[in-house]
Amino acid sequence: MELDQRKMRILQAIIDDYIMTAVPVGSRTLSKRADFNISSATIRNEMSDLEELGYLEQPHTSAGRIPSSKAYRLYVNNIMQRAQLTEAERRAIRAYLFARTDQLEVLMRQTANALSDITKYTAMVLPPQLNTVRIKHIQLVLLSKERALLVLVTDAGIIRDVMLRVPSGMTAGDLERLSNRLNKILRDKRLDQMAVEEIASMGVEIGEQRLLLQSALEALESQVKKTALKVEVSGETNILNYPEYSDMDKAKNFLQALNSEGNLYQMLKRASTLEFSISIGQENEAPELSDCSIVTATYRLGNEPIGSFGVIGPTRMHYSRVLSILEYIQLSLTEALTDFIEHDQE
Amino acid sequence: MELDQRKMRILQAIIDDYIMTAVPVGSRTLSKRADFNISSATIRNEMSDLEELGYLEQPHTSAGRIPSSKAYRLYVNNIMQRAQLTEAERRAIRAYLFARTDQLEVLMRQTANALSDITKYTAMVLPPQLNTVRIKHIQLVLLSKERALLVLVTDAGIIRDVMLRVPSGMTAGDLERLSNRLNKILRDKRLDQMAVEEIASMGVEIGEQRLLLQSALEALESQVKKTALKVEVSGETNILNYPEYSDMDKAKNFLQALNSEGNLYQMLKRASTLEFSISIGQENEAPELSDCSIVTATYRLGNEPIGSFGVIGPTRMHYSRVLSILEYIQLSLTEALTDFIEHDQE
DNA sequence: GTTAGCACTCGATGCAAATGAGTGCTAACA
DNA sequence: TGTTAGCACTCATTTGCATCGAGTGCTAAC
Repeated sequence: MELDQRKMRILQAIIDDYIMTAVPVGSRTLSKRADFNISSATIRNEMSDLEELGYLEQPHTSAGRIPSSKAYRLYVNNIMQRAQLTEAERRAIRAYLFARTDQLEVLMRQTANALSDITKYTAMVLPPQLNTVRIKHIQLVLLSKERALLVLVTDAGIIRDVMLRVPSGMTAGDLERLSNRLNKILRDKRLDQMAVEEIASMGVEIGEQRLLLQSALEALESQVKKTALKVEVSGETNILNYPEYSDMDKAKNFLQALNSEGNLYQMLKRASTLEFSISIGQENEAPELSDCSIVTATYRLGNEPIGSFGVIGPTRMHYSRVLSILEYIQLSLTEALTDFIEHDQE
Repeated sequence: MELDQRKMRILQAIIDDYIMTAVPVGSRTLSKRADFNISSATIRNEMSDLEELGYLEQPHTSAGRIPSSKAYRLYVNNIMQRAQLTEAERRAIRAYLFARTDQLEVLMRQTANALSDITKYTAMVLPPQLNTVRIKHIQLVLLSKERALLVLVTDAGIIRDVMLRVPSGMTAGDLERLSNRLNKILRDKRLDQMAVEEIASMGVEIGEQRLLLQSALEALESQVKKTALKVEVSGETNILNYPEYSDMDKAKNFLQALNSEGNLYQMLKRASTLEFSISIGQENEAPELSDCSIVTATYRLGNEPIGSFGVIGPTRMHYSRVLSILEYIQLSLTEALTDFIEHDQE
C-alpha cells in the first residue's frame, strides 16, 4: 500500500482542517467539502489506510482523526507551499524592525515582538553571536587618577568596555603604550580567541600590569559571553490561546520550559547552522517540549550567519505561514542590522 | 458592636488558616483547635458579627468564610508580627545576592531570583534610578580617525558610553579641549538635569561640533532612561501554583498584566517613596491586578533610596513572611550594591 | 472500487439523587 | 446575659445513570 494521489489529498485536507480548528477531523466533514466527490465511507477506508501507514492517529474510537508527527513532517517536506504575506503584514514587520534605536538589545526585542505579534506564537531571538567577530581595536583610556576604561571595538562596529583601576602613578602615555602592545597582539583575533593567556606571554614588557590586564580582559570576555546568551523572548502567553494548552499543567510545563535558562539558547544555537529549521514534536531535543514544534531561521551580518530566531507553538502549527514570516523577517533583520551597524559607525 | 479581644482572635485564626489552605474556614474547624475552648455555635455567632463588620465574606451560604480586604488590612496594620527567617533562608538570599558579578543588570536579576525563589511568589526589581545621581566626569576618546567614544562617569561609579562619529580632521587634543568644556558645564549636574540645551549655550566655542555633541548626549540620555525602565521579573509562573489561579482566564490575565510594559514600572516607581508598602486587592491602581496583593520595599545607595523591589501574589499572601524577607533583602541588596560600586571603582 | 446501511464505541451532556460541610435560629442552660 | 446543644435548612459537589451524537468498522450490494 502506498500514498497515492487521493490519499495525499485527503491527508492534506485533514492537516489543513486540523491546523485551523484543533478538532479531530471525521470522514463526513471531508466528504461534505465541495471539492470532494467521494462518499464518507470511501474516505473512511482511506483514512484507515493512512492510519495504518502512520500518518493519522485516533484520540479515541469515536473521534475523528488527527495528523501524526510523521504527517506534519511529510506536509512540511513535500506538500506545503509558501504562504503569501499581506502587504499589511510586511508593513507591520518593517515598522517593528526599523524603529530607530541605538541599542542592539532593543533591536532584538523589536524583532521578537514583531515575530510573536504577527505569528501569534511564542517568539525567541538569539542575539548576534560575536565570537566569530574580529577585534579591530583596543584602547585604554585614563578616566581619573586611579581609574581607566578598557574599550574594545570589533569589525562589526560593536563596542564593549570595562572599567579598571590602575596604580595612581600611571600617565596617559603609559596607558597608550599599553594599548599599543595589546593591539599588536590582539588585533584581528576573533573574540573567542582573545585568549587571556596571551597576555601572560607578553612577559616583562607589561610588567606588573599583567594581572591587571588579565582580569580586565576576563571581565570583558564574560560580558561578551553573557550578552550573547540572553535570548530575547516575546509572546509567552500566546500559547494559552491554543486549546491544546487549556490544561493547566501543560501550560505550566510549557512556560517553565521557556524560562529554564539555557534551554532556548541551546536550541537556537544548534539551529543557527541551518538557514531554516523545523523541528516537530518528539523531534525536539528537550523532552518537555515534545508536544511543540519549533521553526527557526538565521540572520546574517555581512555574509556571516551570526544569530538565529524562531517561534515555538503547538505541533498543529501553521507551518507555511510561519515560514514565510520567518523568511521575511530574516531579510528585514539582516538589513536592519546592517543599517544599525553602519549608523553606529557614523 | 465592636472588635473585642475574642473577635480579634477568631479573625486572626481565620486569616492564618485561610492563608495556609485557601479553603473557606468553617466554625467547627476553629472550635476543634486546641487553643479554642468555645463551641462552634459561639464561633458562628462571632463570625456572623465579623461578617456584619465587613471583615469576613461568604463565597456561598453553605461554605465557610474568607477574610475580606478590610480584614487583611487590619491584619497587616495591627495584628501581624514579623516572621523570623531561618538561617538557611538567610544564607540562600546572601548566596544569590553576593554571587560576584560585574554587571549591574545581573545583580538585579539575582535579586529577583532570590526573591521569587524564597517567597514563591512573583518577584520584580526596579533597577537603580540614576536620575538623581550626579555626573562626575565626561570624556571624549578618539577611537579611530572618524570615531570617538563619549564616556560618562557618575558619582555612583556607574558608567555609560555612546559612540559618535567625528570629522576626520580632529585630533586627540581637540577632543580633550571639548571634553574639558563639557566637564566644566556638566560636572555635578544630576543626570536628569543634563539638559541638552545647555550645549547650545556653549555657542561658538564648540562651533560646528555642537550638533554632534547634542545628538551624542541625547543618545546617552535615552540609554540611561531605557535601562532605568527595565524592571527585572522572576518567577512569573509561581502564581500558577496557587489554587485561586487554577482558572485559565485568571492566570492569563495575570501573566499578561505582568508583561504589559510600564505597568510594573509605574507601581514600583510609585512605591519607591516608601520604605515598605503593602497594597491589597482593590487598593491596587491597576484594575487587572485587583485580586492580587503587592508588597514592596526600597533599597539605597549611600543614604539615597534609589530603587525598589517587591512581590506580587494572591491577596491571601503570607504577609508577615514576605515582609521579613523583603526586609532582609533590602539590607543585603543595599550592602551588595555598595560592594558592587566600590568594587567597580577599584 | 465505491457506497449505503447498520451496529457499535465512547466521550460529552444533562439530570436527579445523595452527600456533606456549613450556616442560622431557637430554646435551654449556667 | 452569654454560651451551647440541637435541628432544620442551604447549596456546592459528587455520583450514578440515561441519553445523545459524532464517528468508526464492517458487510453486502452496486
